Amino acid sequence: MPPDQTAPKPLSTDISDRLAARIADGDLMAGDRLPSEAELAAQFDCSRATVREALKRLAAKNLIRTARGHSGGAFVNNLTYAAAVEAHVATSTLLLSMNAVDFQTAVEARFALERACAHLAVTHHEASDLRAMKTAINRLASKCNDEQFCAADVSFHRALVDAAHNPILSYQLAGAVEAMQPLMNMITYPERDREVIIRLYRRIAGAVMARDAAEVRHIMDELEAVILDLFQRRQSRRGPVKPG
Amino acid sequence: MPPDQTAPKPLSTDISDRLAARIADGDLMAGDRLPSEAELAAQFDCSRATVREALKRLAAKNLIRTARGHSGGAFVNNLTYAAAVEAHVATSTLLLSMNAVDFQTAVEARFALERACAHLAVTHHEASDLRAMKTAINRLASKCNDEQFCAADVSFHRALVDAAHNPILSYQLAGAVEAMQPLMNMITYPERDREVIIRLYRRIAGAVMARDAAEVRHIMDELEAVILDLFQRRQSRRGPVKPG
DNA sequence: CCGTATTCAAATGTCAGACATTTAAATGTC
DNA sequence: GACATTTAAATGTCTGACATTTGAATACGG
Repeated sequence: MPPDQTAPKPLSTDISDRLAARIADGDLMAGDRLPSEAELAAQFDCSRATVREALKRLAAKNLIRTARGHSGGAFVNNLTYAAAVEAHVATSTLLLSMNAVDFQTAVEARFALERACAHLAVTHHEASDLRAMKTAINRLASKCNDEQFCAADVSFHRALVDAAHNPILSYQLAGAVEAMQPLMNMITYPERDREVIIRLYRRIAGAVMARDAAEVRHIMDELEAVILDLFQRRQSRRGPVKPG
Repeated sequence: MPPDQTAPKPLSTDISDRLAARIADGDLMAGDRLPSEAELAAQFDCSRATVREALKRLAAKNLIRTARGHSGGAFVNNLTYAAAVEAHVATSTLLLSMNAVDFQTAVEARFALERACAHLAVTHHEASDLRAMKTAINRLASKCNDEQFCAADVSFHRALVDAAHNPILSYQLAGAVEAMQPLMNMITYPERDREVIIRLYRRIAGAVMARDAAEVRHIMDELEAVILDLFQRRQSRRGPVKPG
């Protein structure tokens, strides 16, 4: 005899869900001010503490911001791409670290996404994008440790993403690429391999400039193979991973 | 004379940030139980209410879950792909609706991502993936209203994404594709155009089965052109959008 | 009349203590 | 040993208060 299959969700959860729904529906628009905590407490017939817990949840999701003082209160946030990217990166990073993603899967996903981006970059890029790529390549070519190399690497890929000039794509991919940086940092880049990689990057930049989509795709296939090979050589050098 | 440039963040925010950092650092692992609210209040030298507000924030970000009762408490969540996708979809949907993304940009992003996916689907797909695609196509071909057509459309694309058999990619793309559904729902699909689309889908499924990556890419270019044309015809039929 | 200082009011942020509810373990009973 | 009861620990909620911040109204002096 199941007494009450409906899991009775806490009141604070219910309140935050309802407010979130009103925001999603456009009932509460960006910039609107929510009623004060005391008013909300009266509306929902609960205490201020309960309302506050609900509001903190909305704030955590970036749906509202709160201000103190005379004309303060809770205001519906205008969700920006920058804020969404930040949250996306944080979530993706945790997701990857908690689920023990194997390197091959990560590399595969990353390159798949970047190929998509490069496709658009070929047709949409501007001069500034090429400059950004070249700056990143120069940083890669300078003497630097592995971590700096990786950071410059991210810069290059970020430039490639931005060259697509599509904010939605940038939002999606920035999350993926940045979240994978810790994984990428696991690689060590011997001098000889760095040269190979840099040469491929130069060719990518050149192909983008020449607006040759097929060539870009082809180079990225090469690049992916190089990265995977690099990782596998590192693995075999260190021997199989021992559990525990 | 700026007295205190450092914006003093509320204590509850500080606490949630610190706990979130401990989770991200792996200091608190999935499944671990946080100290009870009373203990945390003692540790941070604050009241239980303040601790609770901090915990609600973490719960909103899906970092912890709470349970009542004797051996209840706050436990570090094992972040699953499914949960992350749900959050990602919600955020992306809001982001798109709040930032008035134009249709062309959305379509461009969507097809760019799907091309990336299709590339992997060609090499990674299994028989079950092809079956899922065909099921979706059959639903598309049956008599249905625009909304049902769109839903089936999403199913097809979801099947394509899953065929890549890369969880990271699925996570990223599911968010993008599902978030764009409201935009896609804006289109009306006349009978003649449906046939065109369905024919293209059949060809995609066929090319995936034949493991012909170039052909898949080519068909998707066609498909994108068709969708854009469809939208533009609809726009011109209704005339330019009037403000207000 | 204008500019400055003071006061005020409204709102969030925090605290303390209490009670309600849930849950599993400990205990008692047959 | 199986079942019912008690109990303890934890979250969920309420109440009322005070602290702090901030813009606006007000008072004052020139």
